[in-house]
Amino acid sequence: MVQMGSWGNMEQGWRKGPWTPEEDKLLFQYVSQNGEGRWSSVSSCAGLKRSGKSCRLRWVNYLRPGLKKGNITPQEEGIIIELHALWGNKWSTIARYLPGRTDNEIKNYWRTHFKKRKATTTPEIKQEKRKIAKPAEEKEETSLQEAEAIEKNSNKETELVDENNQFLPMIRQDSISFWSEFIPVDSYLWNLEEQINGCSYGVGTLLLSATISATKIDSFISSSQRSSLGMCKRCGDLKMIACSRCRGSGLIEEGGPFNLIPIVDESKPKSRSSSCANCQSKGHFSCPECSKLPQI
DNA sequence: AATTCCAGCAACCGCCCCCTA
DNA sequence: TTAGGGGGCGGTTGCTGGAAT
Repeated sequence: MVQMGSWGNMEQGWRKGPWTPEEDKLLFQYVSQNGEGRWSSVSSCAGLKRSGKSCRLRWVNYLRPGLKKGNITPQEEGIIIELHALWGNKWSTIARYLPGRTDNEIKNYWRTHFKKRKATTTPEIKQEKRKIAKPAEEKEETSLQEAEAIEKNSNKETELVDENNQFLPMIRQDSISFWSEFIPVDSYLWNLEEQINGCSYGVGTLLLSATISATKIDSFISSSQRSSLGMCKRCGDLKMIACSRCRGSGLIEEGGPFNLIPIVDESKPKSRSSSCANCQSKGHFSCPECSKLPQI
């Protein structure tokens, strides 16, 4: 069921391409006064020669108040990685957990920072490609294939081992699966749960792999001790966790706002807790939305 | 200095789902 | 029950500016 007509088509003479400041102004004024929705009538009412679809997109991705400008922060990056591992290319769903970021922005970020990373082009490949590209008329199918073959082989190396091991949980998800001794991770690995008005927040990194081997857990932690999400076990919502004392939030990783501290506990030998690097508050996390604090 | 390459991003396209008449 | 419109989503394209050659 395709109804491009309802959104407008070229026969109706819709303008396309980059938006001008004047168009932005018109759209902003109209939506500010009349609210979102009814996009198909926006163009006629606001005096824009843009399709409703184009208007909606411009508003959602650029004009809407509260949009964050600037680079994706490491915390946001962590969330993107985790949620993408969880849900795949559900950009709009992922965007819901990144206030001020749009699905388009996240999608673009993923494509440029992670998809490309996987297909890292080495200097050798670049050299080869340049050789091929120059002179253009000498482009031969065989040379192209050679270059592609080089790139393909190179990717075999980069696919599994990221330069900083930063994204190991995502990239090596398949290698986790062969471990034989499966134990639910969040049930014993992290000791971060706090009861907050009936909601308890655990830590989210390992949500991407529901189970993990106890025998491999230390090496896994050492290469991937990062997280920024907590999951409410009552409503299932993922939230960024925050320190209940100083309100700092961010990744749980070495050097981040939260540190990992091994807990000496014979009953839970692998258990760990977190402390806030700012105030040293240990294992206290609260809902960043309602700011309800756990009892200390 | 000129040319080519490439990353980043805005915008478009086509498909799908939901709601309503 | 169903067709059509409105809106949303994910994939893709094309432009731009800076880096590399």
